[in-house]
Parts: sequence; C-alpha cells; structure tokens
Amino acid sequence: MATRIDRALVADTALRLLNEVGLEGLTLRRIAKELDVQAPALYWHFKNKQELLDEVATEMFRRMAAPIAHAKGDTWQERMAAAIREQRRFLLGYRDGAKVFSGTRFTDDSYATPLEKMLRDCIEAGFTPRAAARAWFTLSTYTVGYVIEEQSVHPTPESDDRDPAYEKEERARRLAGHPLADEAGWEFFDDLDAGYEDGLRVVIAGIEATLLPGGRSAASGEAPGDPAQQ
Amino acid sequence: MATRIDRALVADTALRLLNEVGLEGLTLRRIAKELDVQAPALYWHFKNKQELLDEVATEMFRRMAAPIAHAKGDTWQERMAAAIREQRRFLLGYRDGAKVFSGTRFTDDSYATPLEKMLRDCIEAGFTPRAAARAWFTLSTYTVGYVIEEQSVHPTPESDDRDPAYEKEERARRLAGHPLADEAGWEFFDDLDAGYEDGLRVVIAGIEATLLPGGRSAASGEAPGDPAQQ
DNA sequence: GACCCCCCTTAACAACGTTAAATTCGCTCT
DNA sequence: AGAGCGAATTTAACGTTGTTAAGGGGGGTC
Repeated sequence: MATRIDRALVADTALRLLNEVGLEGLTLRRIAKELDVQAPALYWHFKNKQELLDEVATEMFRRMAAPIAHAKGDTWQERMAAAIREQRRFLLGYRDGAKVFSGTRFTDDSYATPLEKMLRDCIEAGFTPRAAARAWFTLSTYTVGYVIEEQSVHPTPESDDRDPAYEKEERARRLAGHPLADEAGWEFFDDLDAGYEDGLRVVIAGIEATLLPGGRSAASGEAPGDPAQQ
Repeated sequence: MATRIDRALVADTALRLLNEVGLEGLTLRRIAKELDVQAPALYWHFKNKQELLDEVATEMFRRMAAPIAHAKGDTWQERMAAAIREQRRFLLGYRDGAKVFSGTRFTDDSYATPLEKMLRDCIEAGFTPRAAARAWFTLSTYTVGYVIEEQSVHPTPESDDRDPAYEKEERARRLAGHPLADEAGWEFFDDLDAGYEDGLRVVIAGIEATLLPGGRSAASGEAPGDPAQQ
C-alpha cells in the first residue's frame, strides 16, 4: 500500500502538516495518520518526539539555506540585509516557524554552508572572524526574537486573522495614564514589516559602527553603560 | 487547613516551582500539589493553563519592573543598556524564563510603568516617540531572542551543566570544511555574557546612528539593502 | 433553620508520548 | 520455490496530561 517511510519523508510531512495544525496540534498520532501508519512506527526512525522536531527544524533550514546563501547586493550591508530578510520570510512562512526554529538542534551541517559564505563575505569586507560571527549572530538573534513576537500576534501565515486576544479597546483602557506606552504598542502592532525593517536598519548600522575596524569603537572595550560591571 | 488560594498565590507558587521542574515539568497537578489542593481547583481561578501561564509571565515582569525602571546611568545610552541588562538578568534567573516570557500576554499593565519611563527618557534625549518605541522594542527583541538561545544551552540558572547534546568533538567533526562556521560556533558558546554585551553594544550604536535625529539616516528612508522591495 | 454563593473535591474522559511484544514485509541464500 | 532473517510496522497497553461535569462543604444573610 503506502510506500515505506524514512526520516526525510516524515520530516517533509510534518513540516507540511505544521501549517495546517500548528505546533501544538503536531502530535505523533497526527503525523502518523498523514503517513498512513501507526504512531509507534515513528519510533523506528526517531528516538523520541524531540529528535523528530529537530529533524523538522533542520529540514526547514535546509530549504532556507540556498536563498540565504544567494542573497545579493552591492555592499556587505545589502547582502547581509537581504540574507536575513530571507530568513525572516521563511520563518514567517511556517506556522510557529520561529518557535520551532529557536532552541532546536540541527541534525546535520546544512546551516554551515550559507553561514560560511556570509562570514567569508564579511571578512573580505574587513571584519575580523570574531566580529563577523558576532555580527551575523546578533542579526539572527534579533530576527528570531522578532518573528516569535510577530507570530504570537499573527498565528497563521498568509492570513490576516489576528489572535483575538490582542484587542484594541481593552488595550487602550488598560493603558490609560501611559500615553507613550500606548502609542508604542500601536507603533508595533500597526505595521510589523516596517517595524522589522527599522530594527534591521538599527542593527546593521550598529554593526558598521562597532564591529567593522574603522568603526567608532571596533577594537576598544569601550561600551555603552559599563560592560565590566557584569 | 491550608489557606484559600487566589490568582496571586498560584502565580507565585508556579513561578517558584518553575526553577525546580522547568517549563515542561510545570503541570497543573504539580502546581496544585504544591498548594495542597486538587488540580481542578485551579480552574476556578483560571479558565485554562494558558491563562495561568500568562499570569506567571506577568508576575515575572512585575518583579523586573522596578529594577528596569530604576536603572541608572549618565546618558540615555547607559540607562537603556543598564535597563535591558536587568531584563536579561531576570530572564536568566528563571528556568526557561525567556520561553515563558516570549509570546505570552500580560494580564495587567505592570509593564507600562517602566516602559513609559524609558520612552520618556528617550524623548527627552531628542527621540521622536516613534523612534523611542522602535529603539526599546529592538533592544528588547534582541535580548529575548538571545536569552532563549542561551537557555537552550544552559537550561538551569546558577549552574554550569550544559545540555549534553552540545558536544565539542561531534560539532568539530560535523563542521570540518567550514572553518569559519566552526569558529563562529565557539565564539558564541565560549562566553555568553561577552557575546550579549557585544550585541548590546551593536544595537545601541545602531540606535544612535539611525533613530536619533542627527544620526546618519534618521529621517530619510535610506537603509542598508533595499527596504522598499519588501 | 433554610437559602445561597463561593470554593473546592471526586470522578471521569479523551488525547498525548512512549514502551513491549507480536507480526508482517522484502530480501538473500540454498 | 521455499526457508530464514532482519528491517519495518502493528497491536495493545501504561502512565500522565489538560479539561469537564457533578457534587459537596462552609460561611454569611434572610
């Protein structure tokens, strides 16, 4: 009847299913059903659910690897921005994409190739290896954090239905007496794409200023606040 | 026998319990047991587990609100850095703190007071309200994203036991042929505090450069890459 | 003393991840 | 072709989870 299953097929199916049922609906029995198989069959291919999810996250990354690596631009700033925008686009493309992605371990080195390319690009632009790593990591961290927040407002991709708990009037009432905080909330909810772009611009400008040799405080330990007190 | 329970007591207890059993061990029955009560009793005070977790996250934030609001420094840069460092410190202080914090909805406006103070501070320093909101939001997003990653390496606060899956040799073997990616990994794992400080420096420098009027591209739409293409 | 509302208990349900054992499929060797 | 064998899957079951339904005890008020 149905062909035999393997890790790749399971990960594929689970990833497709993710957009239909969300992370909390992604149970072993549901995945098994989609594969015309009983749930315990999955345990032949994965030692537990976490390992299966790791494979799903890895497959997710495999699909974004090429677009990230091929991001184009005239300057390193433009290439980095284009690459990380691709990453966000993919994370947004899967329901709960950022949650699945964050904190899971990759099961192979598929992420190494695009990463290697980004870093080499930076180094050729004058970064030290350390600064290049910090630059990319900061950008990536910001992006994942941002998309997690985005997806808790807009649970499903390609649809405008907000999570109903984010309600206008209730919010406004609660924040009476905090006009700035209220406006800040709107600033965020109103245009998520624009908000991301603003933050992206901030981070890239910061990388220029602090991590690129020639930037204001590239080599020195000088910092805002007092980093030594930590 | 035991005193009656209410939302505050439940949230308190759950928050204390969180550090002992972690997020996945934080079941309703376990919380109830700690309160000398049967699990369904919790449903009198919360409509479901998510609402309880929202209350826990809110209580978490209530405790960080004062330290954040009272962060001191001579410049707005130092004050922002000090405030967001406090936020990270608190998130790290609870097991799975960043995961609990991210994406959950606050049940009251306890976060509005410190936020209002930060924003006013920025505006007095010359920011527009919009820029102030973006600045703080970018900083906060970066921090939550960073701590989520941190806590998936170091699951429990105040202890050095790494999650054993992050293994040296295996990693090195997998990344043979990707020397930069390999080194980047070390750059990250090796000193998480320093890594955070580097990123923090980046973001604050970027805020200076792009969001503060007088910064390089404050008012213009100019950006790295091509923001309009989104 | 009867009523009522608040808060909690007991009992139970369906669904979950996971394990153990039995079973079937698909190939190889003779 | 048939026996043998390991790989892949099924059936059955266990303990635990979030959640619901129904009932009961304990103050306060008429």
